[in-house]
Amino acid sequence: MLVFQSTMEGKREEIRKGPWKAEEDEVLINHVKKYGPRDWSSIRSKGLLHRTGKSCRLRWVNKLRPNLKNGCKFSLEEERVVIELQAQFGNKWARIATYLPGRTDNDVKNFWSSRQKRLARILQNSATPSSSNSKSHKTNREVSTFHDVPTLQAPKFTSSMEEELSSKAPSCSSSNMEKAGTIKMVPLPDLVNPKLLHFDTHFELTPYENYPCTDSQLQIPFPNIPQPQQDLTFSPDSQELLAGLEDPHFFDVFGPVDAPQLTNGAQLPVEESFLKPVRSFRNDVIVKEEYDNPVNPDAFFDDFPTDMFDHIEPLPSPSDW
DNA sequence: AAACTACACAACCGCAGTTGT
DNA sequence: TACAACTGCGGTTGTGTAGTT
Repeated sequence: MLVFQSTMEGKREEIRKGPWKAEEDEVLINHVKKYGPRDWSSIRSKGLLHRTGKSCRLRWVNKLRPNLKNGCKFSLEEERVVIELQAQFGNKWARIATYLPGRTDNDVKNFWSSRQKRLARILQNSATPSSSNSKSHKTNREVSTFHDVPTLQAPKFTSSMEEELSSKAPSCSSSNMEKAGTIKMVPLPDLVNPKLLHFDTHFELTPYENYPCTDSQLQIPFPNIPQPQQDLTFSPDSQELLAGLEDPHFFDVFGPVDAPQLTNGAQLPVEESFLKPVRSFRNDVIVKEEYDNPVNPDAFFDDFPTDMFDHIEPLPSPSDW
Protein backbone atom coordinates (compact mmCIF):
# COMPACT_ATOMS: atom_id res chain seq x y z
CA MET A 1 0.00 0.00 0.00
CA LEU A 2 1.24 3.44 -0.87
CA VAL A 3 0.10 6.60 0.78
CA PHE A 4 1.31 10.11 0.23
CA GLN A 5 2.58 12.43 2.85
CA SER A 6 3.38 16.07 2.45
CA THR A 7 6.85 17.07 3.47
CA MET A 8 7.91 20.34 5.06
CA GLU A 9 8.96 21.53 1.64
CA GLY A 10 5.52 20.85 0.33
CA LYS A 11 6.59 17.89 -1.71
CA ARG A 12 4.48 14.81 -1.72
CA GLU A 13 6.39 11.75 -0.63
CA GLU A 14 5.08 8.27 -1.00
CA ILE A 15 4.99 6.19 2.13
CA ARG A 16 4.75 2.52 1.73
CA LYS A 17 2.66 0.54 4.19
CA GLY A 18 1.64 -3.02 4.65
CA PRO A 19 3.63 -6.21 4.38
CA TRP A 20 7.34 -5.94 3.87
CA LYS A 21 9.03 -7.32 0.81
CA ALA A 22 12.24 -9.30 0.97
CA GLU A 23 14.05 -6.51 -0.85
CA GLU A 24 12.95 -4.02 1.75
CA ASP A 25 14.13 -6.30 4.50
CA GLU A 26 17.45 -6.55 2.79
CA VAL A 27 17.81 -2.80 2.61
CA LEU A 28 16.89 -2.47 6.22
CA ILE A 29 19.33 -5.15 7.30
CA ASN A 30 22.09 -3.50 5.34
CA HIS A 31 21.33 -0.23 6.99
CA VAL A 32 21.54 -1.79 10.43
CA LYS A 33 24.78 -3.47 9.52
CA LYS A 34 26.23 -0.13 8.54
CA TYR A 35 24.83 2.16 11.17
CA GLY A 36 23.38 -0.06 13.83
CA PRO A 37 19.77 -0.23 14.94
CA ARG A 38 19.21 3.52 15.00
CA ASP A 39 18.64 6.49 12.76
CA TRP A 40 15.54 4.89 11.38
CA SER A 41 14.28 8.07 9.89
CA SER A 42 17.39 8.45 7.79
CA ILE A 43 16.45 5.33 5.89
CA ARG A 44 13.65 7.24 4.28
CA SER A 45 15.42 10.56 4.06
CA LYS A 46 18.20 8.84 2.16
CA GLY A 47 15.64 7.39 -0.17
CA LEU A 48 16.54 3.83 0.71
CA LEU A 49 13.01 2.86 1.60
CA HIS A 50 9.62 4.48 1.33
CA ARG A 51 8.88 3.54 4.87
CA THR A 52 8.62 5.66 7.96
CA GLY A 53 11.36 5.37 10.51
CA LYS A 54 8.84 4.01 12.87
CA SER A 55 7.90 1.28 10.50
CA CYS A 56 11.55 0.41 9.91
CA ARG A 57 12.29 0.17 13.57
CA LEU A 58 9.27 -2.00 14.17
CA ARG A 59 10.23 -4.31 11.35
CA TRP A 60 13.72 -4.68 12.73
CA VAL A 61 12.68 -5.19 16.30
CA ASN A 62 9.89 -7.61 15.60
CA LYS A 63 11.11 -9.56 12.64
CA LEU A 64 14.66 -8.96 11.50
CA ARG A 65 16.54 -8.72 14.73
CA PRO A 66 18.79 -11.72 15.34
CA ASN A 67 17.77 -14.51 17.66
CA LEU A 68 14.09 -13.98 17.42
CA LYS A 69 11.95 -17.03 17.86
CA ASN A 70 9.99 -16.42 14.75
CA GLY A 71 7.56 -19.17 14.11
CA CYS A 72 7.93 -20.74 17.52
CA LYS A 73 4.84 -20.94 19.59
CA PHE A 74 5.12 -19.94 23.21
CA SER A 75 6.28 -22.86 25.27
CA LEU A 76 4.46 -23.71 28.44
CA GLU A 77 7.32 -22.22 30.37
CA GLU A 78 7.11 -19.02 28.46
CA GLU A 79 3.39 -18.90 28.90
CA ARG A 80 3.76 -19.25 32.58
CA VAL A 81 6.42 -16.61 32.76
CA VAL A 82 4.19 -14.22 30.91
CA ILE A 83 1.29 -14.96 33.18
CA GLU A 84 3.35 -14.48 36.28
CA LEU A 85 5.03 -11.32 35.11
CA GLN A 86 1.83 -9.84 33.82
CA ALA A 87 0.41 -10.32 37.25
CA GLN A 88 3.40 -8.51 38.66
CA PHE A 89 4.00 -5.79 36.14
CA GLY A 90 0.71 -5.40 34.38
CA ASN A 91 0.71 -4.78 30.66
CA LYS A 92 4.35 -3.86 30.53
CA TRP A 93 5.01 -5.99 27.53
CA ALA A 94 8.43 -4.66 26.78
CA ARG A 95 9.47 -5.30 30.31
CA ILE A 96 8.04 -8.77 30.31
CA ALA A 97 9.70 -9.50 27.01
CA THR A 98 13.10 -8.91 28.56
CA TYR A 99 12.57 -12.13 30.49
CA LEU A 100 11.84 -14.08 27.37
CA PRO A 101 14.81 -14.40 25.07
CA GLY A 102 13.82 -14.28 21.48
CA ARG A 103 10.44 -12.81 22.20
CA THR A 104 9.43 -9.26 21.47
CA ASP A 105 6.98 -7.11 23.28
CA ASN A 106 4.71 -7.60 20.32
CA ASP A 107 4.93 -11.35 20.71
CA VAL A 108 4.05 -11.12 24.36
CA LYS A 109 1.27 -8.70 23.66
CA ASN A 110 -0.21 -10.89 20.98
CA PHE A 111 0.05 -13.94 23.14
CA TRP A 112 -1.68 -12.21 25.99
CA SER A 113 -4.33 -10.78 23.78
CA SER A 114 -5.15 -14.18 22.38
CA ARG A 115 -5.25 -15.59 25.83
CA GLN A 116 -7.58 -12.89 27.04
CA LYS A 117 -9.93 -13.50 24.19
CA ARG A 118 -9.86 -17.17 24.94
CA LEU A 119 -10.64 -16.58 28.57
CA ALA A 120 -13.39 -14.16 27.73
CA ARG A 121 -14.95 -16.70 25.47
CA ILE A 122 -14.71 -19.38 28.11
CA LEU A 123 -16.33 -17.15 30.66
CA GLN A 124 -19.00 -16.14 28.26
CA ASN A 125 -19.75 -19.72 27.43
CA SER A 126 -19.84 -20.55 31.08
CA ALA A 127 -22.26 -17.75 31.74
CA THR A 128 -24.54 -19.00 29.02
CA PRO A 129 -24.48 -22.77 29.35
CA SER A 130 -26.83 -23.30 26.48
CA SER A 131 -24.50 -21.67 24.07
CA SER A 132 -21.53 -23.53 25.43
CA ASN A 133 -23.34 -26.80 25.15
CA SER A 134 -24.37 -26.11 21.66
CA LYS A 135 -20.77 -25.83 20.75
CA SER A 136 -19.45 -29.15 21.81
CA HIS A 137 -16.06 -28.75 20.34
CA LYS A 138 -13.43 -27.28 22.50
CA THR A 139 -10.15 -26.03 21.30
CA ASN A 140 -7.22 -27.75 22.84
CA ARG A 141 -5.92 -24.50 24.17
CA GLU A 142 -8.86 -24.21 26.44
CA VAL A 143 -7.87 -27.30 28.32
CA SER A 144 -4.19 -26.78 28.34
CA THR A 145 -2.36 -26.33 31.57
CA PHE A 146 1.17 -25.70 32.65
CA HIS A 147 3.17 -28.55 33.96
CA ASP A 148 6.78 -28.14 33.19
CA VAL A 149 9.17 -26.20 35.26
CA PRO A 150 9.18 -22.84 33.61
CA THR A 151 12.10 -20.81 32.58
CA LEU A 152 12.88 -17.31 33.52
CA GLN A 153 15.69 -15.39 31.99
CA ALA A 154 16.17 -11.74 31.96
CA PRO A 155 18.52 -10.69 29.27
CA LYS A 156 19.45 -7.12 28.79
CA PHE A 157 19.72 -6.42 25.13
CA THR A 158 21.72 -3.39 24.29
CA SER A 159 22.22 -1.89 20.92
CA SER A 160 25.84 -2.93 20.94
CA MET A 161 24.86 -6.48 21.69
CA GLU A 162 22.42 -6.41 18.86
CA GLU A 163 25.01 -5.12 16.51
CA GLU A 164 27.43 -7.77 17.55
CA LEU A 165 24.90 -10.51 17.25
CA SER A 166 23.57 -9.29 13.99
CA SER A 167 26.90 -9.96 12.43
CA LYS A 168 27.40 -13.47 13.66
CA ALA A 169 24.35 -14.96 15.24
CA PRO A 170 22.19 -17.31 13.25
CA SER A 171 18.53 -16.71 13.11
CA CYS A 172 16.52 -18.59 15.61
CA SER A 173 14.85 -21.17 13.52
CA SER A 174 13.03 -23.95 15.25
CA SER A 175 15.50 -26.46 14.04
CA ASN A 176 18.67 -24.83 15.18
CA MET A 177 17.17 -23.88 18.47
CA GLU A 178 16.14 -27.42 19.13
CA LYS A 179 19.69 -28.48 18.66
CA ALA A 180 20.69 -26.22 21.46
CA GLY A 181 22.87 -27.65 24.09
CA THR A 182 24.83 -25.65 26.53
CA ILE A 183 24.26 -22.12 27.45
CA LYS A 184 25.84 -18.98 28.72
CA MET A 185 24.89 -16.56 31.38
CA VAL A 186 22.52 -13.82 30.55
CA PRO A 187 22.44 -10.99 33.03
CA LEU A 188 19.26 -10.36 34.85
CA PRO A 189 17.95 -6.91 34.38
CA ASP A 190 18.25 -4.68 37.34
CA LEU A 191 14.57 -4.75 37.84
CA VAL A 192 14.75 -8.31 38.97
CA ASN A 193 15.01 -8.94 42.61
CA PRO A 194 16.74 -12.27 42.87
CA LYS A 195 15.36 -12.78 46.31
CA LEU A 196 11.93 -12.13 45.17
CA LEU A 197 12.24 -14.53 42.35
CA HIS A 198 14.09 -17.16 44.33
CA PHE A 199 16.63 -17.24 41.63
CA ASP A 200 19.89 -18.94 41.55
CA THR A 201 21.64 -16.64 39.17
CA HIS A 202 24.42 -19.11 38.66
CA PHE A 203 22.48 -21.81 36.99
CA GLU A 204 23.21 -22.70 33.47
CA LEU A 205 21.41 -20.71 30.92
CA THR A 206 20.74 -21.33 27.33
CA PRO A 207 22.62 -19.13 24.94
CA TYR A 208 20.59 -16.51 23.33
CA GLU A 209 21.37 -17.66 19.87
CA ASN A 210 20.67 -21.26 20.71
CA TYR A 211 17.71 -20.82 22.84
CA PRO A 212 15.63 -23.90 22.44
CA CYS A 213 12.05 -23.86 21.40
CA THR A 214 11.14 -27.14 22.90
CA ASP A 215 9.89 -27.24 26.42
CA SER A 216 11.97 -30.12 27.51
CA GLN A 217 15.14 -28.20 26.94
CA LEU A 218 14.15 -25.30 29.08
CA GLN A 219 14.69 -26.41 32.58
CA ILE A 220 15.68 -23.44 34.61
CA PRO A 221 13.99 -23.31 37.95
CA PHE A 222 11.14 -20.94 38.15
CA PRO A 223 10.70 -19.03 41.36
CA ASN A 224 8.24 -20.44 43.77
CA ILE A 225 5.06 -18.56 43.54
CA PRO A 226 1.94 -18.68 45.56
CA GLN A 227 -0.11 -21.53 44.30
CA PRO A 228 -3.65 -22.45 45.06
CA GLN A 229 -4.25 -25.40 47.26
CA GLN A 230 -4.45 -28.61 45.44
CA ASP A 231 -8.02 -29.30 46.35
CA LEU A 232 -9.05 -26.21 44.51
CA THR A 233 -9.10 -27.24 40.95
CA PHE A 234 -11.04 -26.17 37.99
CA SER A 235 -12.46 -28.03 35.17
CA PRO A 236 -11.38 -26.58 31.90
CA ASP A 237 -14.90 -25.53 31.27
CA SER A 238 -14.57 -22.89 33.93
CA GLN A 239 -17.83 -23.75 35.54
CA GLU A 240 -16.09 -24.20 38.84
CA LEU A 241 -14.09 -21.14 38.11
CA LEU A 242 -17.15 -19.01 37.97
CA ALA A 243 -18.56 -20.64 41.03
CA GLY A 244 -15.34 -19.97 42.82
CA LEU A 245 -15.42 -16.34 41.96
CA GLU A 246 -18.78 -16.02 43.56
CA ASP A 247 -17.60 -17.66 46.72
CA PRO A 248 -16.79 -14.99 49.31
CA HIS A 249 -14.05 -17.23 50.69
CA PHE A 250 -12.65 -17.81 47.32
CA PHE A 251 -9.29 -16.24 47.88
CA ASP A 252 -8.87 -17.88 51.25
CA VAL A 253 -7.45 -20.87 49.50
CA PHE A 254 -4.38 -18.87 48.74
CA GLY A 255 -3.51 -18.72 52.34
CA PRO A 256 -1.82 -15.76 53.95
CA VAL A 257 -0.15 -14.31 50.94
CA ASP A 258 0.71 -10.70 50.85
CA ALA A 259 3.02 -8.50 48.92
CA PRO A 260 5.54 -7.79 51.66
CA GLN A 261 6.18 -11.46 51.97
CA LEU A 262 6.84 -11.65 48.35
CA THR A 263 9.18 -8.75 48.25
CA ASN A 264 11.17 -10.09 51.15
CA GLY A 265 11.70 -13.25 49.31
CA ALA A 266 10.01 -15.25 51.98
CA GLN A 267 9.32 -18.77 51.01
CA LEU A 268 5.67 -19.16 50.56
CA PRO A 269 4.10 -22.43 51.43
CA VAL A 270 3.86 -24.42 48.31
CA GLU A 271 2.43 -27.83 48.14
CA GLU A 272 5.17 -30.20 47.22
CA SER A 273 2.99 -31.80 44.66
CA PHE A 274 2.72 -28.48 42.86
CA LEU A 275 6.37 -28.55 42.06
CA LYS A 276 6.29 -31.99 40.62
CA PRO A 277 5.85 -32.43 36.95
CA VAL A 278 2.38 -33.76 36.70
CA ARG A 279 2.57 -35.21 33.26
CA SER A 280 4.47 -34.77 30.10
CA PHE A 281 1.63 -33.10 28.41
CA ARG A 282 2.44 -30.94 25.47
CA ASN A 283 1.16 -29.75 22.18
CA ASP A 284 -2.29 -29.26 23.50
CA VAL A 285 -2.99 -32.92 23.95
CA ILE A 286 -4.78 -34.01 27.03
CA VAL A 287 -6.05 -37.39 28.01
CA LYS A 288 -9.64 -37.83 28.96
CA GLU A 289 -8.93 -39.01 32.48
CA GLU A 290 -7.06 -35.85 33.26
CA TYR A 291 -9.68 -33.77 31.65
CA ASP A 292 -12.38 -35.29 33.77
CA ASN A 293 -10.32 -35.15 36.93
CA PRO A 294 -8.07 -32.19 36.72
CA VAL A 295 -5.49 -32.36 39.41
CA ASN A 296 -3.00 -29.85 38.28
CA PRO A 297 -3.37 -26.56 40.06
CA ASP A 298 -1.76 -24.74 37.22
CA ALA A 299 -4.98 -25.04 35.36
CA PHE A 300 -6.20 -22.64 37.93
CA PHE A 301 -3.96 -19.94 36.58
CA ASP A 302 -4.29 -20.86 33.01
CA ASP A 303 -7.94 -20.26 32.52
CA PHE A 304 -8.36 -17.65 35.09
CA PRO A 305 -9.53 -14.10 34.66
CA THR A 306 -6.58 -11.83 34.88
CA ASP A 307 -8.49 -9.59 37.20
CA MET A 308 -7.79 -12.05 39.91
CA PHE A 309 -4.34 -10.61 40.16
CA ASP A 310 -5.63 -7.17 40.84
CA HIS A 311 -5.68 -7.88 44.52
CA ILE A 312 -1.96 -8.42 44.50
CA GLU A 313 -0.06 -5.33 45.37
CA PRO A 314 2.39 -4.09 42.79
CA LEU A 315 5.99 -4.78 43.43
CA PRO A 316 8.21 -2.08 44.76
CA SER A 317 10.27 -0.32 42.20
CA PRO A 318 13.81 -1.54 41.70
CA SER A 319 15.10 1.53 43.45
CA ASP A 320 13.38 0.36 46.59
CA TRP A 321 15.34 -2.87 46.69
C1' DA B 1 -15.73 -29.70 0.11
C1' DA B 2 -17.47 -25.53 1.94
C1' DA B 3 -18.42 -22.60 5.72
C1' DC B 4 -17.30 -21.18 10.02
C1' DT B 5 -14.41 -20.21 14.03
C1' DA B 6 -10.47 -19.38 16.67
C1' DC B 7 -5.94 -18.33 16.64
C1' DA B 8 -1.37 -16.41 15.51
C1' DC B 9 0.93 -12.95 13.61
C1' DA B 10 2.22 -8.59 11.33
C1' DA B 11 1.74 -3.98 11.13
C1' DC B 12 -0.32 0.45 12.05
C1' DC B 13 -1.65 4.32 15.14
C1' DG B 14 -1.46 7.43 18.95
C1' DC B 15 0.76 8.83 22.90
C1' DA B 16 4.59 9.70 25.99
C1' DG B 17 9.32 10.11 27.08
C1' DT B 18 13.92 11.34 25.53
C1' DT B 19 17.27 13.80 23.00
C1' DG B 20 19.17 17.36 20.22
C1' DT B 21 19.21 22.12 18.69
C1' DT C 1 13.66 27.02 27.99
C1' DA C 2 11.06 25.76 24.04
C1' DC C 3 10.46 23.26 20.25
C1' DA C 4 11.01 19.55 16.98
C1' DA C 5 12.53 15.13 15.90
C1' DC C 6 13.30 10.70 17.34
C1' DT C 7 12.37 6.58 19.83
C1' DG C 8 9.79 3.29 22.46
C1' DC C 9 5.58 1.42 24.17
C1' DG C 10 0.84 -0.19 24.41
C1' DG C 11 -3.54 -0.68 22.06
C1' DT C 12 -5.79 -2.03 18.10
C1' DT C 13 -6.83 -3.89 13.63
C1' DG C 14 -6.37 -6.68 9.51
C1' DT C 15 -5.08 -10.98 7.40
C1' DG C 16 -3.75 -15.70 6.69
C1' DT C 17 -4.25 -20.30 8.35
C1' DA C 18 -5.51 -24.41 10.76
C1' DG C 19 -9.03 -26.93 12.86
C1' DT C 20 -13.85 -28.12 13.30
C1' DT C 21 -18.55 -28.74 11.90
